[in-house]
Amino acid sequence: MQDGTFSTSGYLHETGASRGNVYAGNCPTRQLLDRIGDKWSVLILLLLGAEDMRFNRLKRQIDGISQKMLSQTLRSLERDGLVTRAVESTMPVTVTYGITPLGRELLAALRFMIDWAETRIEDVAAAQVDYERRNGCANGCQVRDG
Amino acid sequence: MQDGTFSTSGYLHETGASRGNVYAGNCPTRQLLDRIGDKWSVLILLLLGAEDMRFNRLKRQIDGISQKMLSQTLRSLERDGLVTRAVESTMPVTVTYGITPLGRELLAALRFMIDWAETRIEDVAAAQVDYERRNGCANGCQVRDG
DNA sequence: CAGCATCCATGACGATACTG
DNA sequence: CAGTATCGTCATGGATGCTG
Repeated sequence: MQDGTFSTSGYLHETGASRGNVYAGNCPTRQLLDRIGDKWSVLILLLLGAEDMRFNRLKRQIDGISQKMLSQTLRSLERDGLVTRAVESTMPVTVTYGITPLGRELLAALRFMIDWAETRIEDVAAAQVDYERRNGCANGCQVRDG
Repeated sequence: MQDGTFSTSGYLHETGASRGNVYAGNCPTRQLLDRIGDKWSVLILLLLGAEDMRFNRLKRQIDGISQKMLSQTLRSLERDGLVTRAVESTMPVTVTYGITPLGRELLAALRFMIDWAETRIEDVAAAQVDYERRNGCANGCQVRDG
């Protein structure tokens, strides 16, 4: 099918960064980020990774989320084969969401990122404060010490 | 300072998902995603992880990026302590970007996600095609096989 | 070369109202 | 309960022009 490799990291690992624009937009990392880089996907994946859950349960857990976004994100994740959606024809209807093997795999990979965030996000915040201090608040106000 | 833990994954691992709205918005994962979940951060981190680079070199490598977004994203990453910015007062000025230890650490964590993307993104794409087939194209047109 | 300032389009997201 | 539909807002990001 294809006569060239577009491996994002493999590219960097093996050939060095001088082969053109591999980053044009068809790189897998970009595609993944386009799908789960949004505001809620990872959180939902995380919750469903822990246990299956119904719609309103999810909504209550995440809380900041609107039902529109929950619905939309769930649909997107389902479409991508990352979560399952099981409908029971009770009255009223009961819908249970879960995670697929593929989704669980992704979650395992994301776990490293999540762990990093938990231990290091403070350093990032600190770096930001430090940066602001050095550069004053934006371009208008500077500290007067002279 | 704080009297409770807000660990995103730890929360799920240890206590089970029933403690309220831990996902409200102060969770580390959310914060991280707010910072690097954008369109270009990860790509830039990836490139700078391979080697230091100057502005226009980065721009040429990523190619789809506008200089506004490159500038903006670099500044954001620098502010967060993830990339370095070194200015040489040559003529004209020479600015070289690199990655910090913190950034390299994050990149290492992201690598798992990237690797997953490279091996599995096709499955995701396939799942999507499959989903579209089952549900027809949107809500108006369905396959007629009966 | 390495940017900043401005304008503008898109779409992500939230709020609200309604449905089976 | 589990959504869909619609509207408005705001941030993201691209295009363009200017600067030191």
